[in-house]
Amino acid sequence: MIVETEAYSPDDPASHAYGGPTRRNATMFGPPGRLYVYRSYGVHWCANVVCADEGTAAAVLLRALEPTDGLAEMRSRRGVEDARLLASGPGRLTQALAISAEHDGLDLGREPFALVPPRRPVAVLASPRVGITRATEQPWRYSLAGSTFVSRPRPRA
DNA sequence: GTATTGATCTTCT
DNA sequence: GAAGATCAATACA
Repeated sequence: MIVETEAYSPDDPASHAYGGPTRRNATMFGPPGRLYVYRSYGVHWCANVVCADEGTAAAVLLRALEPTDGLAEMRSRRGVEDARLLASGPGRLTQALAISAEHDGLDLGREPFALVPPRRPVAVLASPRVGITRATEQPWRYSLAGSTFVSRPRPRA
């Protein structure tokens, strides 16, 4: 279950797509509903959902998951026991799901992926984005209210 | 508990 | 040559 995301818009100085297409961000300029995967700090993979229509680069970075299934697999990939550490952070999330460059550009509506909306409305908190230096005033980080699986600032209770 | 730093890919200057 | 949508290990309080 996705519990934390961040939005990146086409005219967003903090977005990879700001300043036009490059080899890395090409997927962001493609059709929506696909997965955009990039290398972060030379070490980690980060996964985004492409949102805008083709030619308009907007995406949502997946920052944290609450593991609900496949816990054993995630633990073995991550090498940690604590469920909160399995996918609370962009790099951890991709490692837990075994997402890497080979998944870049894949359709999230097809196997092995599936995106399922929540059954009922959920409470979401908006806050400043994490780990960026530009356009930090945009409160485009969205987290599930009360979730203990969110990365960084821990929600109280 | 907080602070600092290494890893080393991709892009931009 | 420097910085970045990061994490984990280490050092310190």
